Amino acid sequence: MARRATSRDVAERAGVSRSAVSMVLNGRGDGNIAVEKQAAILAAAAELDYTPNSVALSLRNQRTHTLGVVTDAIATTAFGGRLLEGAARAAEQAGFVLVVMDTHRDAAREGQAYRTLLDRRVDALAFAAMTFREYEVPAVMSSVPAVLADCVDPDGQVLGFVPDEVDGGYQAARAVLDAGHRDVVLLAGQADVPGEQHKLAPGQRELGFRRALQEAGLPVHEPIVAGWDITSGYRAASALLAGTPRPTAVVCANDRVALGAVLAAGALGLRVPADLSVVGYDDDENLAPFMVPPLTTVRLPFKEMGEQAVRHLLDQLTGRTTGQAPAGSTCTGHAPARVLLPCPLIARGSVAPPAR
Amino acid sequence: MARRATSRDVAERAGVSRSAVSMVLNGRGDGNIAVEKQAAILAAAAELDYTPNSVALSLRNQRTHTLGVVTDAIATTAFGGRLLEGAARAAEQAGFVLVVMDTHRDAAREGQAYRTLLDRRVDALAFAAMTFREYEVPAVMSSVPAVLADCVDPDGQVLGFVPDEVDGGYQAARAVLDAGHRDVVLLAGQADVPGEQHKLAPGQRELGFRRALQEAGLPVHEPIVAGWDITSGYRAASALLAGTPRPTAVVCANDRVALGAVLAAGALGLRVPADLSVVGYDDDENLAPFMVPPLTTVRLPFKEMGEQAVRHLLDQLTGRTTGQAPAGSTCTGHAPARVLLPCPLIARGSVAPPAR
DNA sequence: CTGAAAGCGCTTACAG
DNA sequence: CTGAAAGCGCTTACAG
Repeated sequence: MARRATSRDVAERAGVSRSAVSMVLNGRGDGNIAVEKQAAILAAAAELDYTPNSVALSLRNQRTHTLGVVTDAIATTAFGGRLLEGAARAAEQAGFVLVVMDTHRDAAREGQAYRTLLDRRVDALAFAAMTFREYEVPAVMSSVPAVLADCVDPDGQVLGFVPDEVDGGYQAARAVLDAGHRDVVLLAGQADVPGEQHKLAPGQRELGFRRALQEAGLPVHEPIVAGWDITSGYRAASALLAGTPRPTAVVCANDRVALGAVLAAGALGLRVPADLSVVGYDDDENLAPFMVPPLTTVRLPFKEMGEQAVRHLLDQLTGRTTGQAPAGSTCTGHAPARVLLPCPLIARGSVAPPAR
Repeated sequence: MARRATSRDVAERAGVSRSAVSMVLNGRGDGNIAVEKQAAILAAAAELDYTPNSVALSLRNQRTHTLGVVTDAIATTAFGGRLLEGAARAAEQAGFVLVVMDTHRDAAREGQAYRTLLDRRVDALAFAAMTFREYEVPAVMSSVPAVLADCVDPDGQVLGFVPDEVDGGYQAARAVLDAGHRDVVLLAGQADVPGEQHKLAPGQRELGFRRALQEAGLPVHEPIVAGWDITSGYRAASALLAGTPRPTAVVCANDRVALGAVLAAGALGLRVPADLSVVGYDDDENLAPFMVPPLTTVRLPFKEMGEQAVRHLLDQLTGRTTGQAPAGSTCTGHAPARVLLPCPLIARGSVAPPAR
């Protein structure tokens, strides 16, 4: 618990002023400080294991090199972890650090979180949603540069980095269409779950799904609203597969629903993918690669959302606010400002050509 | 992006000195400052929406009210999220904030993480492991109060809050024993996975498992080392259930292995729990409650590890380092210092009395 | 080329 | 009862 060395310690040891220490250690020594003094300063700093106190630096420079991110329960899910991981990595590369505060979907805690972060003088603010939705940006957020991840500002004031869910739905459908299926059903998740925000994903995915079928000149079966968990998938698929005519492929709301469908197929003596092709959504790292057979699914760009949101913030902070637009298809204007990030298909073993 | 008010602004508006503002806002006004001045200060502070600058406070008080936590990939898993959630909540209640840095199991980044955190003058440090194991505490960690979560210091210098895995294994076995099973097999996970640290859990769980069977006067079948994922569980269970005599219950390494076992049972025409009882481990919130049937499992105390580790740090910081030991069964001495946290059984539908 | 001074926003002794 | 001063650890003009 020894006291850390300060610039004064270094100055004394090197026999110079603190100003000189500061100059040299910040690379502005040449032309200002005699070479032998520079050497002495560097040596003293090394011996003392000196490193500037970030707190003092923050006060002096009015910059904390800290990004505040508030989330609704995102820090407690594996997907949220991916987003945070991308964000943290991008921040780290620029010498920034993240302080994330989870509100557990509690509006009261949200205001508190922004307050705490602003009191600590974070340089910028991000809000990351657990599930793709609209987010009413609180006024307090705009007191510093701000950005959204996995949600959009309906007023279009704050830029949001979000998944291209229409494309995701399209990709999922194409996976089975390309394998030759002509009879495919969408096992969708509901947009509104009690106690949760209205989800934007289901509608958009269905749009993409329909588009793919239409392009292929196929009739579109009315989607079945199954749900979001294993049991829901099991129930919906059981009913669907017991009927006739039976589809040869199902595209599911997420990997858990897909697992339910696989379970239901098994219970009915159907083999996946021989008798039934199944496509998931999410690419759940603990589930999809380890299912039997491994699940073909669509990956959500969580890491990318985190990365790009942070990069956007960093750009604003370093003054590059004007200039090139972020990667992905931006769409500003009066409508919600957003950057769409691709949802790639991850092909594995649960899709095969139909038997007939 | 307006400039935030400072104590000087408040002082000017209230017509007093900054010292007075500080006193009053810190509750030390009575007896020091005239009541009418106190009122003026409070009013001015409210009008200006004044809140002290945390950075200045940190520099002045030599306290950042920030806890640094470094993790190995824990921030990117749902379980890690639970630990962090518990930690964040405990910190928040005391007016502290967490800065977590994930090393992705990269030793080089670990040193860098501690360095960054210490430069930022965190008041204390925690290390949280992704999976229960030993952790060689780096010297740099002891420059401030430190604690471990989900891992133990082999030198016993730094206290670790860890799951009572022996008890967990015991609980899992008791779940089926109490239902009347006498022929139960342990589908264990391997302690050593290539590229990962040696896991402490498997050995301890097996110990608990054996103890329960012995207490019940039952012979202990040699555990089968299945693995940690769905596929592993599926394979091991398929082989096991195809043989004779067939066990009436399996206790699994985790919920994913349990799912694999359920899948394997289904493929063989066996019903769970009628023909086979299955117990998982982890209480994976996306899996266990939604399996068909819902899975009986053992919960790991992630949230508790996070909570108690932070409380321990907070106690040290507020000087309550002497006095009462933390909750749970402490065991210090020369051996690794640790606090064991209980792993409760979560009874659901996958266990029933054996058919015969 | 180099050091003394001022100031970032606070709080705590210390005079008055 | 109240205000001026010092100082936390830095850096940036500014004199010399």
